[in-house]
Amino acid sequence: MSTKPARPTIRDVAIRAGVSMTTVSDVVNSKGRVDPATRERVLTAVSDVGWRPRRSARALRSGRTGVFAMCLPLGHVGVGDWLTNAEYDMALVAACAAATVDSDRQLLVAPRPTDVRDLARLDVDGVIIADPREGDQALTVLNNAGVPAVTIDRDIQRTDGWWVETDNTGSTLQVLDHLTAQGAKRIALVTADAPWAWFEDTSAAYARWCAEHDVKPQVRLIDVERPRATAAAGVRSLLRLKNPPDAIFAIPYGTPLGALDAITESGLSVPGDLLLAGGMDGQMLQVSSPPITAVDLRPIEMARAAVDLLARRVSGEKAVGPVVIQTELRVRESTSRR
Amino acid sequence: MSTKPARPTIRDVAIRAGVSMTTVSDVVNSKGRVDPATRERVLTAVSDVGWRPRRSARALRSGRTGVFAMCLPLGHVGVGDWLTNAEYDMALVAACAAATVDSDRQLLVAPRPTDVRDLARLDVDGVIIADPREGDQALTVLNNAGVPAVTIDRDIQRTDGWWVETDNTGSTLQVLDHLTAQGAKRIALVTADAPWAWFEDTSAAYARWCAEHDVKPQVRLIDVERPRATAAAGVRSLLRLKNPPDAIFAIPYGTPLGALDAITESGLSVPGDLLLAGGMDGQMLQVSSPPITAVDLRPIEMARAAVDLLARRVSGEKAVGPVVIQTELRVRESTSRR
DNA sequence: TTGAAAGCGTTACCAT
DNA sequence: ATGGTAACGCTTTCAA
Repeated sequence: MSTKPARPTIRDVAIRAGVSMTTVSDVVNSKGRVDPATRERVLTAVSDVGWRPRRSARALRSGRTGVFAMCLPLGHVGVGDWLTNAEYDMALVAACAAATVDSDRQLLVAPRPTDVRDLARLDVDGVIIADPREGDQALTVLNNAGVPAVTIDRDIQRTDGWWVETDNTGSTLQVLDHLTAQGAKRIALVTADAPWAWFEDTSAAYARWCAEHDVKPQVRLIDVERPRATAAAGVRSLLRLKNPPDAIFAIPYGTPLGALDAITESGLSVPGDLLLAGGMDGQMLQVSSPPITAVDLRPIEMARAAVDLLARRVSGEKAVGPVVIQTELRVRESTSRR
Repeated sequence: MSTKPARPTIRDVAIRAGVSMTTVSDVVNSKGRVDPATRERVLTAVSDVGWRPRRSARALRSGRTGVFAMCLPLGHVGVGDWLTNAEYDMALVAACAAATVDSDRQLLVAPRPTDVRDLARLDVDGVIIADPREGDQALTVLNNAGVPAVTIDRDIQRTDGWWVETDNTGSTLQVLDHLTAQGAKRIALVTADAPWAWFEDTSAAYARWCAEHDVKPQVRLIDVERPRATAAAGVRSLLRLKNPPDAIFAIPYGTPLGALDAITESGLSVPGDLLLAGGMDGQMLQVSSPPITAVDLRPIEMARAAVDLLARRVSGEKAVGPVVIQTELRVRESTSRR
């Protein structure tokens, strides 16, 4: 009279197939020790009763949750201006999700754990921290708790080797060489003075390149809260120089548009009078007039590499140093002279 | 000699505090039956031994995983053109994550389950499907398996009431009234002929409004694979009419830019000769020249409402019909006549 | 106010 | 090739 609408367990499957729970377990875990015929019967029983594994039971038994967490940079909830772009972050999330699923895991999206209380809510095998800030507190918390973590982009205070990063130096040199090849003699840099590896590496590479090419470095720093407006201001001041630049490399997202604003209002044109390149590609640079050459930071490759690296760290491997992803320069009209 | 580096359990806490496991459990779950002094001792022991709950053990015992999954529309991995925008999706994800954490749950990001095999990997209390397609297969799969689900946006084949949606009709009327108030007499609609509630509701509201205001409807349909280019083509054909429109409402993301392309190349100006409004706000519309008036679809509110609704469905409440979120019109230069 | 013990679904180990 | 059973960490029930 009283039915049993409870979710089926391997016990139900075992009874249905006339085998033991062990055998069912072996079948669904592809342990090779079962007779093909038995295997067939079990599989049929599985779909007959509609059994799905209970991840929590597996996790309890095996000590592995099969879950990675991803902690995104900031809120994204009510951002006004843009230093980074949502396409990049969305690509990170989507690619991480895809990669974790490929390795039969699941991806949790969570706020950064700032103390032990947060950690309590985060019972996972490992954590991916995107865009860590200098000496990121989340990392400290995780390390103290013994939770394996990797970061996407380098925390400039860290040296443990557990991160993936883009080849910022290489991409900077590539841009500078490209601009030079298109005829630029005096390339200025628009960037931010903030403790992220992206900015530090870029600035360092620029300085070195200038020294090696006997070019006078011209740098303008923006306010990360208002990239477009402050970039425009910086470029305006550059254009007022006796010897103004003939090319601009603007790193933070949003700054190439600010540079374009300043150039246009000076009555100059891109790429006619100045060349312009951006440090981070995105829709806005593709649809501007003219479309702006920019560095593709390859979020998808970064994400896949991060999942892969975390899987290795979780399984106890030793660190072999950071994974470096090569960027790709998307050349567009803003740097194309004919 | 042999240490025990294993992760502490409530047993360790209990021993340390000199109480039973039951008492520890009661303390950490805020069941009110423990003596304050005992409680204090237990809490101290918890932080002394560095105990964190094992979600899987709790889940196994209680039958609730405490996890919601979110399934995003598509790949986001290598999209070329844009019918929707990453900012919107990113806001959905971030807000869902925040809301699930607020209710002491966790948010999984996963691909849509297309069959039972996918479901096996998705052992969660409930699922949020963003942007369902007509008769979304994922919903069928979930329903068959008895997994509670809600959608963000309405699946036009569904009537169960378990979804949140924007007030598409209201927002359309608001835009049309706004354009009229700014002097428009002949408003054309650029939209897509695709089975999403967003398009269907908008078209219906437009048709009804035209009928009621004795205006001849002018609609151009775009190809969802190439919104910008096909919108431009559509608007070009509108401008060639004997009696061309003096305002355009372009719904899918990307189409307002296409409209602007066509208008500009005809030597006309916005908002001088034509008014232009977009159906979905985003960065590209904010930075275009001129900035384009658009509907803020309020992804953050949608996400929070979805989490809330799913929590209710999971806890066995009856459906009370969809949750409707009011949109907000972001008025900008493209529709501002002085 | 507190404790002992059963049991959640699964897998690992040891038998057969 | 297959089965029995203990154990994973926790909450719940029942008893004290």
